[in-house]
Amino acid sequence: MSSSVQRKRIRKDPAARRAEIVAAAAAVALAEGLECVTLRRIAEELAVRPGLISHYFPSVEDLVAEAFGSAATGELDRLLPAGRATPTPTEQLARFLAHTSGQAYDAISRLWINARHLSRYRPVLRDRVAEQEAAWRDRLERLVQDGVDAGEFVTDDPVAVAVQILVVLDGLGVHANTATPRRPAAVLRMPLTTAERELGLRPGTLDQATG
Amino acid sequence: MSSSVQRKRIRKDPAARRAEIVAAAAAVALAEGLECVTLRRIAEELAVRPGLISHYFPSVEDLVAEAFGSAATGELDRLLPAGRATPTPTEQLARFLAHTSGQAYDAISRLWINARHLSRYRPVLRDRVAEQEAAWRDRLERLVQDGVDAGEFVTDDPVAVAVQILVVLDGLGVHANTATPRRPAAVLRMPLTTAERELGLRPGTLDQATG
DNA sequence: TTGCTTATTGGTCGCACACTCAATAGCATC
DNA sequence: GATGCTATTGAGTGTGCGACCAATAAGCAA
Repeated sequence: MSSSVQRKRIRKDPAARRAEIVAAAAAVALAEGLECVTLRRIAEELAVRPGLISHYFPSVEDLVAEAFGSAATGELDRLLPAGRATPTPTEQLARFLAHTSGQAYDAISRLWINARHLSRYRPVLRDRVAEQEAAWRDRLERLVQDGVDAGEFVTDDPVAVAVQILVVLDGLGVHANTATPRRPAAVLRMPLTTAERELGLRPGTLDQATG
Repeated sequence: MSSSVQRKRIRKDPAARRAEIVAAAAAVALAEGLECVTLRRIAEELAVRPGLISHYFPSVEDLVAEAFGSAATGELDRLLPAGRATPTPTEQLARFLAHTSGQAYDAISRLWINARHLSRYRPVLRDRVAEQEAAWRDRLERLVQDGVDAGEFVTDDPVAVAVQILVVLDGLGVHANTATPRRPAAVLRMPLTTAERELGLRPGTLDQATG
């Protein structure tokens, strides 16, 4: 009758427990925001006591940074798989740009806004954000370089192209938390337009029917 | 000798006091962030008791929204004065774009990131952000329209141009809280490039020597 | 000067947070 | 089955927050 007063302790391997904590924190960060990554919240998620989270992360700031890093890495791998995938660079880029539009991407946009703002007050997170920015840029740059090597893209500065595309995506993503008024088609197409222009592609090349 | 134990009450006109509170809150929001706009912090700023702030703003969320609105309006008026100023639209645009680069603009970028993130949790602020976005867009659109009327710019969709410029500025501004690696020149010039391209201006037209 | 309105104070309450640490109990090892 | 290591708990500390409200005094009007 009484609610589980006596909690059964489950003793786990430290490495596994730590991974479990980070995974839970990443999920909370993605769904509810980095400020919801608190000792109590994550402990509740895993049905353990807050003190245990403190045991693995003496400073909660480290956990927050870890949560962001884990979530961002996961999303990057989903959007731009690292290993040279089967499709051509053009197809990969089209797929990436298709995925970075629409509501499905809002959660990731929210996470980035969240992290970039919180970086103002949390040095550890700030470093992690810089690390992830580099990772995203490098991944996209690599794709551009692959396309150039394959003769599909034309540019003499893959880094500049990658950064320009990311700047446009960031600019469009900042509204993820606010009701955005209907935007002109030219604005919605900015990522595609930018990529096609900077890579010497015929307009429309990057549109794709299949998600 | 004893620290001012007995505080002299200064009774002010409600409208004036309210304005004073909003001004202090806007200053704190700009300098330290919207989460530092607390009853205690603003009260300390004005050398009054927290209860007084509550008296004027029964819900602190309203004060936060007001602080953002006040700060954002102030910055907009500084960057893009409303009344048709003396200089030509081209000069005004060049001046605006010059001011929206460099560290001087970082504080404003920080404020926008802050507000957009906090909007996730604060409905009142969210509405205020939408309002300010519209104000900035309209102000820039008006400038574009003036340029078209004056025969300096060429476009058939001033709104789309204005939004595209703002998207690029937002995209560049998101790094205001993080140490940004040196960016390629092409990236730094994105606002200028975008404006010149969309307005049918010769490349370089919007560069300006004088700040 | 007296009185009145109300701006302002001072104190309190409850909540959520991070962090600390001695006590406890799971579980592998012997 | 007994033992020892340590993962895990439970309880407590201190801070800062928004919100609430009765008491007070500033300054205007009579």
